[in-house]
Amino acid sequence: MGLDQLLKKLKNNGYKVTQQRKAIVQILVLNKGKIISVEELLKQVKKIYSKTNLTTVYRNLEILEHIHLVHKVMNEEGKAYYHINELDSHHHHIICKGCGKTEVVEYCPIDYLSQVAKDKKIRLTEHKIELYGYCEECEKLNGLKEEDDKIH
Amino acid sequence: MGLDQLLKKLKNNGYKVTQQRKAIVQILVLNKGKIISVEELLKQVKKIYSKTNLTTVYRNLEILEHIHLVHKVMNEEGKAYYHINELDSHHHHIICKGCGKTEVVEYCPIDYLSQVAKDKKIRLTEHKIELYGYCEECEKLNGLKEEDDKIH
DNA sequence: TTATATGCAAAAGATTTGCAATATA
DNA sequence: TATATTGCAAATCTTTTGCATATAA
Repeated sequence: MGLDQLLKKLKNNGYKVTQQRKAIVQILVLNKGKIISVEELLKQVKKIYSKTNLTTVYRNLEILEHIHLVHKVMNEEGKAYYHINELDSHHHHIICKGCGKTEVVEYCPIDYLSQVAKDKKIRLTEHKIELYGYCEECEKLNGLKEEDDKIH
Repeated sequence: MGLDQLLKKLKNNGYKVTQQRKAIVQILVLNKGKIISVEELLKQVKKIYSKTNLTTVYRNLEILEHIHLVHKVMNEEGKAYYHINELDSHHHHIICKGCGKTEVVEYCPIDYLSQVAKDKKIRLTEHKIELYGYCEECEKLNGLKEEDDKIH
């Protein structure tokens, strides 16, 4: 989805298209395929519309998540990261721990897992599958870092 | 693993077995098969050793997680829940959203997913698979709640 | 015009930290 | 006894809320 379509989706859901919303969505699109923290998002948004406030970013991320335009990822420390939803169809992500780059994985074992749950008398309503690793570039950087460690 | 073995594992890792640690592990064992929040854990721990402090609970959960005796689950709001690790072997959990009950799922598609990642030039280092739903009992309670909703 | 959205400041909630006191081995 | 552990209070960090003001439709 392009910027226009995303803004249209906001409008269609009864939300006004404000300067701040435009800037937030724009930055999210610019960071497509990469998770981004809320402060980092604000930092970049301010380059487009400098008046934007942190509270506004939080409030809008909630809205964007609600209409499924963005996806929220919680890290182990309980800090939220966001990225724009690339596909309409169900999928999961591989997230690079070095640079935050995300890759889409279309495979999902949910049907099988639902049956496993059903056998245990549980009705599944949600599932979370998140894969973490290092992309080629970050792997190289890590290698260099390790070299450095050896020297010092 | 029984309480004694768990405390031995603490000792073997160079940690002292304090009153607080004993109480914390005891309560975690008592809540086996169920995720529990930190305050709830403290509340129950205090019944055994009333002097226990919240800070101590946090510090020890970190240790217990580090030696793989407990497993941490983050909810969407960034709040942590813990439960004792039932098995030595790799597995995942189904968590009941009603009562926090956990069920072990031994199936894991990680080998396949690692290959998918490898094809995308990513080396997987971690993965998170969490399944959420409602157990039979909570399902019944939900049903009753819905009945209530219809009446009022 | 008018309801929605924003900014600011303050609050809330979870978790962490420094440091002096305490308990374990 | 020596070192790890704890408790307390304060700090930190992220996120949320109330309310007056500003803005999109």
